[in-house]
Amino acid sequence: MDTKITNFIQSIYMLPNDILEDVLGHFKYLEFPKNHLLLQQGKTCKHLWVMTKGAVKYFYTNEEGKEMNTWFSLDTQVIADTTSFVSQEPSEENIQLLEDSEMYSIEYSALQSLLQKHHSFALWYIKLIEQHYVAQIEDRIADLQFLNAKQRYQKLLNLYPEITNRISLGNISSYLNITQETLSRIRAGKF
Amino acid sequence: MDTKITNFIQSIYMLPNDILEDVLGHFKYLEFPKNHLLLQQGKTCKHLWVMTKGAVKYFYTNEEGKEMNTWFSLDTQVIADTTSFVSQEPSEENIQLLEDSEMYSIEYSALQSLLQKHHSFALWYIKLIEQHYVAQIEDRIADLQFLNAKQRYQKLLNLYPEITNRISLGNISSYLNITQETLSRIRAGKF
DNA sequence: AACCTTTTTTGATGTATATCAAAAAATAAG
DNA sequence: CTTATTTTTTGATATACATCAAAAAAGGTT
Repeated sequence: MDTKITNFIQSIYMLPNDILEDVLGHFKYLEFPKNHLLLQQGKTCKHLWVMTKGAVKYFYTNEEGKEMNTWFSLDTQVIADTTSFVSQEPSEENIQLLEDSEMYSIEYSALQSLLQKHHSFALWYIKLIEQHYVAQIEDRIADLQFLNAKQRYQKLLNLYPEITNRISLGNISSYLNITQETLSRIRAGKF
Repeated sequence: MDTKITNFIQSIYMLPNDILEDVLGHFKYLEFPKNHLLLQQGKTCKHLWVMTKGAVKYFYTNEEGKEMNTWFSLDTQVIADTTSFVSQEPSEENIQLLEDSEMYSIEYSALQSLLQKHHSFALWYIKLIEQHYVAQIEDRIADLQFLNAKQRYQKLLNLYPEITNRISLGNISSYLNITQETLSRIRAGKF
């Protein structure tokens, strides 16, 4: 079976071979084109995706119809609206591809039965949540609370040095919680 | 054994009786006075606490020596610096009691061996993380990103109507990411 | 290459919230 | 009850960033 997803799984927490086989059997390989909407605001997030190549943004549309980005993921990352996925209630945000992307998806119900079936898979999932949600998300809170616009931009550049070649300023500024004009001025060294 | 911690554990995810007994045996009951420092910046968070009564703040001290609150927990809540606890690396923040509090603590190493030992406890821990970290934390990001100072204050009041009787304005304003003066003006209806 | 569309930059002005200073009110201590 | 200490409020001014409008630059398409 495909090595990319196998490597990803085993990098989180090593599973015995027979259990790995069972888990892999529930992941489906998919390719999606740029702009494809993985999840729509108001729909329940029924899948967890492992992206092995590509880029996505998370955003929601506010009262005035303006798109506000809440998150980016580039290259190998877990993709899901965590709140909707764990509660199986409607999502408040959209997830959309910014590039042609490769994904492996697993359904919520399949994940649940694997968790019940295999103790080691439950331990795997604990590691996944710890690494992919908790750490990243707490960092984002600290950024929003303590860094100014310029510092947030520099930190993003540090994390994804090539981001400006892959994602438009409008999308980046929305994630940084500033206007496109302000980001342009930051880049021009005016602050 | 004590019913408060038992009720808390069983409210997350029901455990079989023999496993519940084993788990309870690893929780230690503790009472701490107001101002006690549960965790200090730079030290590794080696415990997870279940607070059954009391109030705590999470904060870090910035370059200028100013305390910046990142989180409050009142009454029944899980307390830990998640990032430090899951990685077992030094914490970047402090956790301090704002009232005399009752806690049940479990050590990191005891938790890890219970996770390895009992499949159902691993399922319990997954629910704990999902409910107590992910949902709350994602909500906080949305607040910081999309609400103004007044809206953040009103939302906090909504969540903890009695908070102004228990926690000082200075502590609340720091959590809301505004100055004490601004919070005072918001309360006076000046915005 | 010339045209159209999208993205990025620049300029002028406005607003939410910070900062600094000090007064008033509440709480604690003698 | 009185004094000392901490917390909260008020006022004047400053600043980071938003908004609105328009020009410039970059990409795509025929």
